[in-house]
Amino acid sequence: MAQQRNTPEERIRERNVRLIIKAGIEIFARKGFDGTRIAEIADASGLPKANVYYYFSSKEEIYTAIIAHLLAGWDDALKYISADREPAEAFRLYIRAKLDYTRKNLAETRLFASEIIQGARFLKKKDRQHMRDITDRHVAVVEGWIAAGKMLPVDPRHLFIMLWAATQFYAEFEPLAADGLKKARLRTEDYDAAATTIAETILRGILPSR
Amino acid sequence: MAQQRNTPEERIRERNVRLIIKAGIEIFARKGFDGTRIAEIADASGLPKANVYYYFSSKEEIYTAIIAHLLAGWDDALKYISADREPAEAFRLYIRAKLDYTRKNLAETRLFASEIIQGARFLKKKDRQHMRDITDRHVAVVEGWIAAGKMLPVDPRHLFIMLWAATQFYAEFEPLAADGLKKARLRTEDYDAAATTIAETILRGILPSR
DNA sequence: ACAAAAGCTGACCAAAGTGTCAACTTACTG
DNA sequence: CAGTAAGTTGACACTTTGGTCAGCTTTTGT
Repeated sequence: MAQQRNTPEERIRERNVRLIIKAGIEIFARKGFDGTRIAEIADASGLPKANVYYYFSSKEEIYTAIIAHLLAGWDDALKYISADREPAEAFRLYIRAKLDYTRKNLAETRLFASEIIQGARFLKKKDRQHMRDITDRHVAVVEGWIAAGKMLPVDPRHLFIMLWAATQFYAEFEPLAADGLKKARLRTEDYDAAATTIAETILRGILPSR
Repeated sequence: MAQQRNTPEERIRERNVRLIIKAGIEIFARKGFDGTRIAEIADASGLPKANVYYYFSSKEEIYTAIIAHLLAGWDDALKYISADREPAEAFRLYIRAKLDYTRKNLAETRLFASEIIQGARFLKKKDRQHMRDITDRHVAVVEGWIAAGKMLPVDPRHLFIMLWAATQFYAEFEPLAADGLKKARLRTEDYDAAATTIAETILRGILPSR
């Protein structure tokens, strides 16, 4: 019986919770918190509504579980801004990683945007503080680069907002972005072109001209 | 009785429709289409629900009326990219005007964002085409500037998306932007600083170095 | 002054929503 | 393999929602 240790009941629970969260991400992203009906999540996850309530006791509980799940995967894409890199490389990597993340996690990205637009009602204080801390650390690195003459004196906070905005836009506002590019849908190569244009433009804008 | 000519019935209708639309903008922006309850719009506009239905026959009709109203005010802020200007001036004006518009029309801006994130379900084909046409015209101007050596060869479509993203972000994601700037709320001077950072960074990124 | 048009609204429905529950089946454990 | 814990679910209770309507009041043109 040795490695039966894989908690079989946990497996069922795990699988169903995953199904519910996956369906929830899609639907919350498209409809927002108030617009989402639990029955719709149940249908999309292939479970009866009552079964959804067996795992989650309310709509809010599903939603906050999703937000937590989403923030967990966030940090990874943002680790490139560190003082031991050269600015050009750091920003290039950051921009690519961020665009890559949003492209591969469309629904999560939109859900997060939706939550913010709707007033960040369910984003925990702790989570906001965590994001602020990361920003502060990045800002400090950029200030170091500026002091070292490796970067022009650009306001680091507005710079990061600009990067955040530019890299999120394609996923969040895909219909608009596609229209702007005269395409029916965005493809990987569009994200690549975006990364190139953003990186090259911004880098020329923040690096000392040689 | 002379100048009673100001169509008195029109006045009542006008006023109430305006109240409903104003309340609708706020609530649709915060809750999205599916999340908005007509009773809430009625309360916010100080009218009984049945009175709202006297002017609009459905939720969708209110919503699309708002979208139309919003797009009408859109074009104005985007008129600065024209071939008879120098790129630097044109982009500076464009960025300022766009930020200004979003700051002064927070709810509209968020409502539009909400509509796009939710899949642009109620944005009419005609309206999307109109926006595409404007973009095409701007792209042509930029291509002219590039051909004339007044700008570096930057992909104009991605450039406009970058500008769009950067200038919308502060209004749409105010809580995030405020956190990023370490402020409780955004003020006019933050929008000014944003305009400066965006304009100066982007301009260095797209103008030939002299 | 007065009829017609416009505006107003409480009360009402059918449909859809959230959340509950008791009874059933399946899975695991000793 | 019996007993218990976990999982499943149709049916139900209660609330909210979009939308209607008949009859009321106000405004307006003449």
